[in-house]
Amino acid sequence: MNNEERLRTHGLRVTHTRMAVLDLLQRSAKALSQGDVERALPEQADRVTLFRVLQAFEDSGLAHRVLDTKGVARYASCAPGCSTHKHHDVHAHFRCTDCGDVYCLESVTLPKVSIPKGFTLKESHLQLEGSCMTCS
Amino acid sequence: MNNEERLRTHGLRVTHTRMAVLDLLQRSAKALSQGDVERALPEQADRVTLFRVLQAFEDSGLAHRVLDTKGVARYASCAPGCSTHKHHDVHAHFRCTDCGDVYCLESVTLPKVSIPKGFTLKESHLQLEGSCMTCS
DNA sequence: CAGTAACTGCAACCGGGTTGCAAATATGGT
DNA sequence: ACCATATTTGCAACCCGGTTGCAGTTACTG
Repeated sequence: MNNEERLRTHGLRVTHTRMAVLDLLQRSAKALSQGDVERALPEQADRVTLFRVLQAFEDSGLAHRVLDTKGVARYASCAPGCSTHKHHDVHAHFRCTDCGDVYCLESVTLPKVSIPKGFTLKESHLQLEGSCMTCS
Repeated sequence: MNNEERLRTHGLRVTHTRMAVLDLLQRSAKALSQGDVERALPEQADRVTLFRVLQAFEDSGLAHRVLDTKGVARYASCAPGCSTHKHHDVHAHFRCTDCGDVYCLESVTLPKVSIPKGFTLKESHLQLEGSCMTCS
C-alpha cells in the first residue's frame, strides 16, 4: 500500500504537505519533532499546518507521539496495523541525552507490571536513556 | 534529619522559599509542577525563583524530575539516599490521563532490558498511564 | 464542473522555560 | 553583634512549542 492509499484508508485527504510529511516520517529512523519536519521539508509549510498534520496523523493512527528529554513532542510512523485511536505502540523508546534524538526500539518488549489498587492501567511506556550510536 | 539540615547537607542555603517548597514536596503524594507549587505556596514567590529552587533541588539530589503527559516538568522529593547528580530514581511513574497527575510507584521495579549495539544505556524509566484512584 | 466539507495560512495568544542584572539576604569570620 | 562576601531573589524580557479563530483555498463527491 502506498502513502496515498494509506492516507485515504485513515480518512485523510491527500495533500502535498501530508504526502511529504508521511514520506519523511517513514524514511526516518528517528522520531521527528515539528521543528525537525519544518526544517526537513523541501517546500516550506506553515508551522500551524504541520502541527495539524502531525496531530491528524496521530489521531488517525498513522503516527505515534513520544516526548523527548525536553518534553517536546516527536512523531514516528506507525506500524501498518495501527488504526484510529488504536495504536499498537508497544515498543520501547531510546532517548539520547546528548543529541536529544529519539529512536523506536521494536526489539525491546515491555514487562508486565502490577500496580497499586485504585489505579487503572491503560498503557505503559518504557523510556531508555543514554547515548545513541553517533554520540557515544 | 529535618528539612533545614537536609538543605545544608546538600549545599544549599536555607531560605524561606526553599523550606516551603521542600516541605510541600515532601507532603505531596504526587509530583508537582512549578505551577502547582506556585499555587500551593502560602506567600507567593516569583516564578523564576521557584524555577531556580526546583532546579537547585534537582541538581543537588533533593528532588527528581518527571515529565507529565503534556511534557511539563514535575518534581517529587527524593529518597534520603540521593545526593548530587546521583539520583536513585529507579521507580516507575504513573501518569493519570484524566487529571494529569503523576505518582511515584516505589513498588514497581524496573526490568532489565537489552538494547541494540551502538547504544549505551544509562537510565531507564517506566511510565504507566491510566486513571488514578480519584479519577477512575 | 459545481457544491461542500476539509484543509491551509495568517495573526495572535498562552504558558513553560530561561537569561542578565541589580537589589536583598544567608552565612562565616572578627 | 557586625561586616564582607558569595548566594539567592525579583524583575523585565525573551524564546519556543503548542493552540485557537477565521478567512481563503483545495480535494473530493455526484
